Amino acid sequence: MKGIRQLADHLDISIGTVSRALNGKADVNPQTRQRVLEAAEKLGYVANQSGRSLRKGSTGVIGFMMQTGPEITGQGDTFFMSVFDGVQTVLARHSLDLVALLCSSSEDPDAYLQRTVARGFADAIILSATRRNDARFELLDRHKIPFISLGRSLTDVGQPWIDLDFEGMADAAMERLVRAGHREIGVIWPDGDLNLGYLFVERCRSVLDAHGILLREENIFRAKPSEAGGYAVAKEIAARPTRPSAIALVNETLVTGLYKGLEEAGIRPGKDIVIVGRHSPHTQFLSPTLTGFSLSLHDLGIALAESLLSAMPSYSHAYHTAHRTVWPMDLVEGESG
Amino acid sequence: MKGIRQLADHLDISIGTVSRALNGKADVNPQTRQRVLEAAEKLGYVANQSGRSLRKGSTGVIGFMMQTGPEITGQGDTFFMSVFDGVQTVLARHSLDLVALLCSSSEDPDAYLQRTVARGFADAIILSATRRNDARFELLDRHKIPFISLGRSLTDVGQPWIDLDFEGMADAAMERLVRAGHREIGVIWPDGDLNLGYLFVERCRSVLDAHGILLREENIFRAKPSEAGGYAVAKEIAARPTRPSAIALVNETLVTGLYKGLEEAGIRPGKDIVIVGRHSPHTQFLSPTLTGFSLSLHDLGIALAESLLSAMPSYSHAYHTAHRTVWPMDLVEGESG
DNA sequence: GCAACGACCGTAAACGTTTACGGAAACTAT
DNA sequence: ATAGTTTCCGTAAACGTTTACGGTCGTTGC
Repeated sequence: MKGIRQLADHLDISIGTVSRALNGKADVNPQTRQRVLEAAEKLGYVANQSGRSLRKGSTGVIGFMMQTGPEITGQGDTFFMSVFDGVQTVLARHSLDLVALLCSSSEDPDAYLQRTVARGFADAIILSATRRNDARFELLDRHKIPFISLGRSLTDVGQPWIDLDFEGMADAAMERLVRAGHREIGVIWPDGDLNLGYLFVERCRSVLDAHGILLREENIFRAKPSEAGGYAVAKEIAARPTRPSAIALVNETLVTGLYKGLEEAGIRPGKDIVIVGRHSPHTQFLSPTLTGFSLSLHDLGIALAESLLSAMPSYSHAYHTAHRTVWPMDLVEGESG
Repeated sequence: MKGIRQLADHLDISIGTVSRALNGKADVNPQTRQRVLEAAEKLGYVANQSGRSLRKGSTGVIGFMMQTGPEITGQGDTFFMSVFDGVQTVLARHSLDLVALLCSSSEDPDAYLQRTVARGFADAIILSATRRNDARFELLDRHKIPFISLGRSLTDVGQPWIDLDFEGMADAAMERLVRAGHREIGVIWPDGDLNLGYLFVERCRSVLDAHGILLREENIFRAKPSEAGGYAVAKEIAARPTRPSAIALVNETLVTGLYKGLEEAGIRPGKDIVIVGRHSPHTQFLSPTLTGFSLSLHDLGIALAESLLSAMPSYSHAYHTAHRTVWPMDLVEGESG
């Protein structure tokens, strides 16, 4: 089946009527519509994407931008896959499709985004891995492309965002550690310019301040947001003459390497050093079990999609969700702290 | 910048010339071309995707189909992200873009693929998570869409594929275990209809057969390809009156849960039970370290892309790669076996 | 019996590109 | 100077849709 032309010829009606029938327009005989629908189904006709979006000016595609490469943005495992699934449950209601826009590690993210939005590839965009200052926000704003970011940034063009509650996480983690008697506390700051690192570390610092505790510079460990990064931190800690009695971190991927490195140095997590982190499918099967924060990624995806739709003129009527949401997380106690 | 029309008006040339200049056609004055290129750059003009692909009949987009949801096909996110990155290094040479086609867990994969190819979304497709019998192969063949699959299937329409050497993995693992004196050997068969499970388990069986060892039915453990799946297997093993002395598995995500479940039961991996698996960024930081097979995902991605291109008429001249490749893996020794 | 109306459908323009074609200069060879 | 050739560029058709517009026919109301 090539196009609507063939389908129309086959049915001996005009392409206009066929199109109206398929798109659920009013001005078409129910019986005719039925015939068209059946024939389309039987012949496997689906409207050509290019023709359709050229005429309509919209594509029906939502893009989720992410960077590829061995070191992703500090999320591990099935983080994105779960979020996607949540997003899709909402988009499906409007026959919108989700695709992942994959920016290669060798390409500049800003340039990549520029290119894809100028091409008119997607009607709206979901951004992740937001940086401290993120030019992508301004770019999308300039192009008037609806978008939402999973993550805040200092750059603010008034777009909606949803971000994990890293500050609440810092609050809860620090309070907990202080209450348990810790005074020498370390935090891991994920490398790169991701905004969440600033949010987390700054808040940790101020909470500790309020307790009259100093977050010492040498207790702020910079690390690649990966297993290897966690391992490197562990080695660094082990090499110290004196070390923090507790450590807090925000990237779930770090934990595995951190555990390993500490154990190799004879420092037992949960016993010789307390660890508070983020949960993932992986972390709940580590030994000792992790004390960390968890959330429903599926629900997060749903919220992302709903907020995005409410920023899109054609769909906003159906949604009036919060413009910006700080997504709460639950502290799940484990053996590590 | 709206379209080529505006750009042409701005330069006071015809749109035909502008298009030719942008697309590197021969019939255009170098000086004119220069002007066009500069103006396009300055005004941020990029050809509209829909118009372009409507006219050309091709989109310049390669789709990588994958299923979303918390339980993906036994690979973690980082698996695909690394492969993507390899694919992109090749595609970039031809200004082809890679996008991930995300099939929701609530949608039938065959129907999803049918829909997206009929729309003409991508010029070619990379398939993953190949099933024992996979209708998607026939569908793409029927539509004459070039594609390659990461994984074999009983369904064969002559398309290229690349698959990890699960049989070689079975050979090496079984030989190693037998040589170490194991006679009661268990294997984990990932749930679902993925073809790799059949390949691996059948080969394990026949290798053991050749040594006069029986792969007992109760030693074939079915498990969801996830951490939780591994944990469940561990519990099952622990509940046995007699248990295998070694266990081999193919999904890297299983290991974490397996370790945890065994340890909870007082069965020490590498000491009380030998484990051979697959490496991932995670597994090298487990304790005890895993004995398992590893490969370069980036290179795998490169090979995938090259084989795919050689199946695409417009690019095949530049590539003559092997039609089908069984991708070798290296056994990296660890403490678990 | 006539006007008015509604239900349904066909026609054609438009979306933004690319490219085959032809034509106008400028140049070369005789 | 003329014919032939090359270089460059403009024109217009085509890709597959959607949709505004108008037309035909049958029905209704008087």
